[in-house]
Amino acid sequence: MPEQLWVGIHGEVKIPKPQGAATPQLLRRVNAQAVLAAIRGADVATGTELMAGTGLTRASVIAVCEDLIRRGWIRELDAPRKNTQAAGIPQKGRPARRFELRARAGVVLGLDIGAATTTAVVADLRGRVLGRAGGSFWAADIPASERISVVDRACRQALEAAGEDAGRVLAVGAGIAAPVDRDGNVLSAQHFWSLFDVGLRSALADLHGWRVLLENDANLAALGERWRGSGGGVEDLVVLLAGERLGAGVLESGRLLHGHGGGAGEMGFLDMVQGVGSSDGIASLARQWLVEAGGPAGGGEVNARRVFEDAAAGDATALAVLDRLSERMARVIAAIASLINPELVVIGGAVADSAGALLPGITAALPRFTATPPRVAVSPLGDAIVTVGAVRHALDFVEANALELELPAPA
Amino acid sequence: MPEQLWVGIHGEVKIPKPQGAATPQLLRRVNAQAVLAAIRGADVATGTELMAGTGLTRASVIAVCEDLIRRGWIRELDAPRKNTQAAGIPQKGRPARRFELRARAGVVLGLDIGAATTTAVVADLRGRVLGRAGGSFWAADIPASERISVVDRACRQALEAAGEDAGRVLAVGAGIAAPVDRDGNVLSAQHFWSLFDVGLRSALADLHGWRVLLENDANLAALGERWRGSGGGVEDLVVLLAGERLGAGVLESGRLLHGHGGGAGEMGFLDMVQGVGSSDGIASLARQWLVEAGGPAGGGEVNARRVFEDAAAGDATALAVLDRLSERMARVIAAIASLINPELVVIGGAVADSAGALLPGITAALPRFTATPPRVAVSPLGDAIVTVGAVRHALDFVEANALELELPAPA
DNA sequence: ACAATTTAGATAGAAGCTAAATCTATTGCC
DNA sequence: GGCAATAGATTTAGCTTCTATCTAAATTGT
Repeated sequence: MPEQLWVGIHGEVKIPKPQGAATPQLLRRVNAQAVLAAIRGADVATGTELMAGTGLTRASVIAVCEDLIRRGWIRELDAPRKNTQAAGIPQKGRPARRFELRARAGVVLGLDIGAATTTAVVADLRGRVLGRAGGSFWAADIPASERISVVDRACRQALEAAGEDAGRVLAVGAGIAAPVDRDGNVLSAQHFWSLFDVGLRSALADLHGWRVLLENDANLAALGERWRGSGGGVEDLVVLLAGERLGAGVLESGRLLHGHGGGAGEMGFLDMVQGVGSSDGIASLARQWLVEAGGPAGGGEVNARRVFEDAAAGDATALAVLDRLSERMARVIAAIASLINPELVVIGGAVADSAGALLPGITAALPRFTATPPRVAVSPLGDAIVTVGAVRHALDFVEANALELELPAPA
Repeated sequence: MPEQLWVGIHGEVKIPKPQGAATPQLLRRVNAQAVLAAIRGADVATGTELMAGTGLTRASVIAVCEDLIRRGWIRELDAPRKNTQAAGIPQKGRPARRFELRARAGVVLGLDIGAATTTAVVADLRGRVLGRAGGSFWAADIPASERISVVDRACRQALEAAGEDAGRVLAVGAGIAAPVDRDGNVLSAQHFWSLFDVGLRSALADLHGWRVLLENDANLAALGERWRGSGGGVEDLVVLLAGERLGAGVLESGRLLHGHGGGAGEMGFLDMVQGVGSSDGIASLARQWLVEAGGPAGGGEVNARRVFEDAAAGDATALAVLDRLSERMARVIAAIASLINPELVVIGGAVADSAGALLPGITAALPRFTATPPRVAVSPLGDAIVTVGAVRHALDFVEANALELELPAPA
């Protein structure tokens, strides 16, 4: 194997591009990835189960497993238990070797870097959250360096909460609310995020030796939703981050859509859609319309949560706002559904918990606007949707590069 | 090799699905495909050129070539010419073996099945058109069986014009103006095309033993445009069929978008877009608006070509219609560009020849409607764009399955 | 004419995968 | 306890690929 092509995590991990053709080395790469993913999926996996999960023959599965054991990614459970009466299933035949992911062999970081706040999550190789921390930016226009230090602080605190060391981080997935292309680069000069691209990546790489994978926040939300949300098994999925500003993440045939400059899923065209007119999100619109309607019943602060609570209590003003919201979201979803034709559209973000109240209205209105109405659901992930996706994104990278990444010493 | 999995073209060709993992047999498949594509790309290819084109080593390239020669797909040119002064380039070193596609080893059919007419094209393995024929349907609502016989007749006539036999057809690509999913099935029950799906496929399969690959016409146009149009080298491409009714074919990262039921690229949402309001195409709108403006200068028939001719001659009424068309198409393109973010949008179909006059207006108007304006071009393929794509689609299938397809005897 | 240079093909050894045959460790039954 | 049945593991032969090395056939220069 050409070792010189592969340098450790502290440098760049280069993936040789198959120019339309394939090599045996690549076989081992993708097969190791497939086996690792199959083991991750189950608590404990036997050789036969892995054969079913990967399509490989037993010989290959075992060879890959031996390799992964040697490298520290998985472990073999000893003493294939005899009397399996205890396990419930009466087991005939020779007992299977059982393999298990060494979930704590390393950790990944998942970041949700918003305009106002940043959330950092530490997760193990199975994606279980070990620690979490957040940080806010004092103002909208603070310099990039300060922004980066806020992010860095959140990462350190999350690691501390998890009791993990920075050296055990295998990869960092980071979501930002800007177009990011397929290679993880921020192109648009119009967003202040462009400063962030090189800055954040090199800062975290320099400080800790981390590999940082940038991605659009809505795209990560789509990954998260398919993994741990209502999108299980759905390969044509759109996630609509619908809080303050709308953004869409699109999975088509299981792959994220990026477009030429990473701008796929941008909602600018909503300015031109009748009955919509802007890419404002649910929370923003709820506040606007509540004020238009004369403020909340009985006075008090104007916020989106209040609108949904009042509506649940039967307040007519709030109910009218919900109707408007349902209709508007139906138009938005219909426009996307017409052009992309997903099987499922998931509404996610901070408003997801409340947005369930909109579902009946949206579902009822959809057929008026599109001939191919998708299923519509609300994300169960709440405002963790982006960090969950960021963790998945980082884990995908780690699993794809398991044979090249060197595992750190146990904590 | 598991021969029982592969039956000839007269049956179903089953492609084993890699469940996330890869096998050596698949390697040979994709490598043969890559080599074949590289040979097709050049007139004559040397081993070294194929190495560059595929990323394979010489040993593998040669092995694949020997295989392809044995199966009849390519031939080796004899006597690597010595004194290459004649060839222009003074050639040092050992002369290369030269391989050439046996372009006439078989043919493919490309069909454009429209609402009113059908066009059939016979092409060789390099995609050169050998024969062409068309047929019209007398009415819009004739029964499916009659429709199929019109298609069949066009195929036979095209073959006759090409001097080819039905037995030498390796695959048939067919474009229809309805959603077609990834597997080539027509799902929508609302379209009269749904009858066509099974009907056409089994009819042509029964009559001639052909393998029929259905695909949406705009999607085929996108394939055609990348192959032989202005989309060379562009991997994020949208083709807008803009004649009577708008339809979009989308290539993202080089792959066709289908969506859950094949509905990706449907333009129904345009009903909701301000300044657009329908998915009417350029020809249709030109006629409508010319009538609105009081008919053509000096009377005569109302048709789209006339509008463009009058505008070229300086007619104010026609110029006003062109301005309206430019603005409208700019809005359509902007909406798509926002959500999909292609590098290039190509206007194609029967109106493509004339639509060049709209380009300056569209390009100028685009930035008003989207933050990410794509390049806009007009297809050089005219109304052959769908058949060109259909040929490419069929050839893609043939090249991907070269090792399993049995070549017919030479004509 | 002859050697050096250049370019390309041919061969050998190692690594990965599959498929088929064989080996091994259990359970279940007599 | 012994033996069949069963399920998993291991071995062997055959492909396909890569890398590294060697050989072949042309041009160029003296």
